[in-house]
Amino acid sequence: MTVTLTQGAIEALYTGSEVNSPVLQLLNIRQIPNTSGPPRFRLMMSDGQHSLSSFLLATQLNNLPEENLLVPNCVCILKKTITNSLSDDRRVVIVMDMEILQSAEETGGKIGNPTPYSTAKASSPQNLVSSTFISASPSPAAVPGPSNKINSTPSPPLGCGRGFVGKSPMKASPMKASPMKASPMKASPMKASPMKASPMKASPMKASPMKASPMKASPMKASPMKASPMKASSTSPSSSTKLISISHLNPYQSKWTVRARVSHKSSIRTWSNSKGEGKLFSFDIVDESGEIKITAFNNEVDRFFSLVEQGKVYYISKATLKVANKQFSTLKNDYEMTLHAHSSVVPCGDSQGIPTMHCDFVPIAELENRDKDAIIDVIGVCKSAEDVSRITTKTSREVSKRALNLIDTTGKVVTVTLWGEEAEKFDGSAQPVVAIKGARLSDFGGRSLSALFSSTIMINPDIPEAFRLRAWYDHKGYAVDSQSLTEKKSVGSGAKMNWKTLSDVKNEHLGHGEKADYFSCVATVLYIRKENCLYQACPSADCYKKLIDQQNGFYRCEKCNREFPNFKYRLLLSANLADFGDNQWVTCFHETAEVLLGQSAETLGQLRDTDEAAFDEVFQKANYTTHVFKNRVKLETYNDESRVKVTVMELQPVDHREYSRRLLSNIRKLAC
DNA sequence: CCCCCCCC
Repeated sequence: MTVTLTQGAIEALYTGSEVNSPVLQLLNIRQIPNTSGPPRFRLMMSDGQHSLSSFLLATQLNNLPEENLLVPNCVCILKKTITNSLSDDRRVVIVMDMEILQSAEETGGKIGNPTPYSTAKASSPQNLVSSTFISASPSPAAVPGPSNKINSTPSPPLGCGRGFVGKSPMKASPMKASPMKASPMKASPMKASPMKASPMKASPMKASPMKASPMKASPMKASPMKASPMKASSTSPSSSTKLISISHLNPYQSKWTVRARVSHKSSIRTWSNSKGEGKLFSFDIVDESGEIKITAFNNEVDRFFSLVEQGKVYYISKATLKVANKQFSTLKNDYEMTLHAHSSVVPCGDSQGIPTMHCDFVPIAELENRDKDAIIDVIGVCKSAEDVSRITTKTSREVSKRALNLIDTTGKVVTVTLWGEEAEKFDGSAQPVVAIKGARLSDFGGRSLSALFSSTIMINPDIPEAFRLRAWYDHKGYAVDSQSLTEKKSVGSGAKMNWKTLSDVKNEHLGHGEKADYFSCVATVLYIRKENCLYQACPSADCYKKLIDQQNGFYRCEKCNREFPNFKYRLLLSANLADFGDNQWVTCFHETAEVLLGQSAETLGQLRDTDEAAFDEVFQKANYTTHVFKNRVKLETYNDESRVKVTVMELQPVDHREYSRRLLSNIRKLAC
C-alpha cells in the first residue's frame, strides 16, 4: 500500500485553512506533564514537506498511544481537527478524530525530508480561531507551540466582533498560499493530495436577526480574510478563560468558557410563591462532549432571552454551576448552570464540530410497540388539527391545549397534544410537517403523544426527513387510507370498544333492547364443541348455504337451486368462554372459528376424515387460550323461550398492557 | 431564585 502525505497540510492546519482529512506522518509523540485530568499527548506531524509539533491529541483518542498504535513513523489521516489560538497567539491543532492508515513498520521510516514549519511565516493573525483551549488540562505554559510570538493584532475583547454575519459572505479563498496546486508527483511518496479549496458554505446565520457588530473597527474586518468566514465570525471569549467541554464543567472551577449549541429553549415563565416572584427561562446546550441545562432569571432574562436562539452556537462563560435536580431534567449531566450578572453569552459564528440536534424519529406505526411513557422523537405531516381549547388541570390551573393528527409514510396517524403557548401559536392550516423531539408516549386512546416542557417542536424543519415527508404527503399521502393509533372517542362508532366482563353482559341485560348490543371482553376458551362444527357448504362464491348430500356423489344447494359435485368446508363453532366472574356460550362463524382454532376449515375437514387424533388435538390446543372477543349480543326467542345469543364478530390477541390498564381502571371505579 | 409535563 502506498500512502500519500498531504503536502501543504501542515501550513493549512496551522493557519486554520480548510483542509479535508489530511494524511500526515507522525514523527514524534510525548506525554505532556500535567497534574490533573487524563494524560495529554503532544504530537509532531509531518506532511513530507514540513513538520510541526503543535498538535495535541484530544483525550478521547488517548487509547491510540496507550495501546501503542500511535507510534513514530506511522501514517495517519486526521478526520477532524480544531486549530486554536492561545492567548499569546501561539496556536495548537487539536486532533479530534483520526485513524492510523499505516503502521510504523509498514511505513518503514520517515517520509521525505520535512523541515520544521516556521510559524513566523504564518501570516498575520487572523483571529480565525478564537477559542482558547482546552479541557481540563495544560496551562498555557505546558501547551506546545512556537516560541516566537507572532506580532499580531490582539484578540477582540469579549462580546465584540460579531461581524461577518451580514448578507455578503466573504469570498476570499480559504487558502492563503496554496502549495497544493502543484502538479501531483506520482513517482514521489509525497505526492500532493488534492486539497479542496472548498467553496464557502452559506452562512448559517444569514437569516438571523443579529445586530451588526458594535465594534466598527474590529481587526477582523480590517484584516484580509485568509480563513473561512465562518471561523472569522467567531468571537473570542476572554483570554483569561479556557475553552472547555461541557462534560468537564463542575462547580469547583470558575474560569472556563464553553462553546455549544442551543438545543432547546423555553419560553419565559413567571413564578410567585412564598419566597418571592420573578421570571425565568431556560435553555439546553450541547457540544461534542455532552449537554447541560442553563437557567436565566429576571435581569438575565432581559439580557439573554432574545439573544439565545435555538440551534445556534454560543460562547458561554462565568455562570454558576450547581448540582442538577434530576427530578426535573432528563439531560445527561450531574450539574446545571445559572446565569448571573457577570455571565456572558456570546454568539459564535463557527459551529464546526458542534453537534446539531439529533433526532431518532420513530415511525408512527412503530409507536404501537413502544412502552407507555417512553420519550420519543416523532415526525409527521399534520393532517388535521383541533382548534385550541382551554382546560383546567387537577390543580385548578388553566392551560391551552391543541391536538394534532400526524401521519407518516407508514400510513398510521397518531394524535399529539401540544400545550400552552405551543398550542396557541400552532397553525396547521397548511398541513405542515411537524417534528417533535422528546414527546411522551401515552396509552390514552390506544397510543397517543404529549409534548412536554422539555419537548422541542419544529414546524417544517430544514431536514431531509421533512422534505421526504412533504413530497410523500403531497404526492399520495394525503389520499392514503390512514389508520389512527389513537382511538376516537366518538360515541356509537363501530370501532369503539365497549369493554364488559361476562357478568356485566348479564347484569346489564345487554341484547335485550330492540337492537343488538356489541361488547368486547377478554376471556379464556374453556370448551369447544367438536360435534357439528364443520358443514359442507355451497362452493359458489359468496354462498355459504349448507348443502344437502344427495348420496349419489352430488350435493344440492337449495339457495342456488343447483347440484354440485363438490363442496367447501365451513366452520360453525359453539364455544364456552370464561373470565374471572362468569362463563358464556358463544357462536363463532367461519372466519373467527379459523382464528380460534388456528386451522383452516379445509384442513380440519380433511383431518376429521383422515386423522381423528390430529383433529382432536386442534381443539385441545385451542382450549385455555385467551383472546379479546368482540361480540354481538341479542335476545332471541324460539317457541316462547328466550335466550341471549352471543356471536363472536372478531377475535384479537390480548394486549396485556392495555388489559392491565383496563383492569386497574375498573378497580379504581370499584374503589370509588 | 424554577421544578409546571397537564385534558379527555
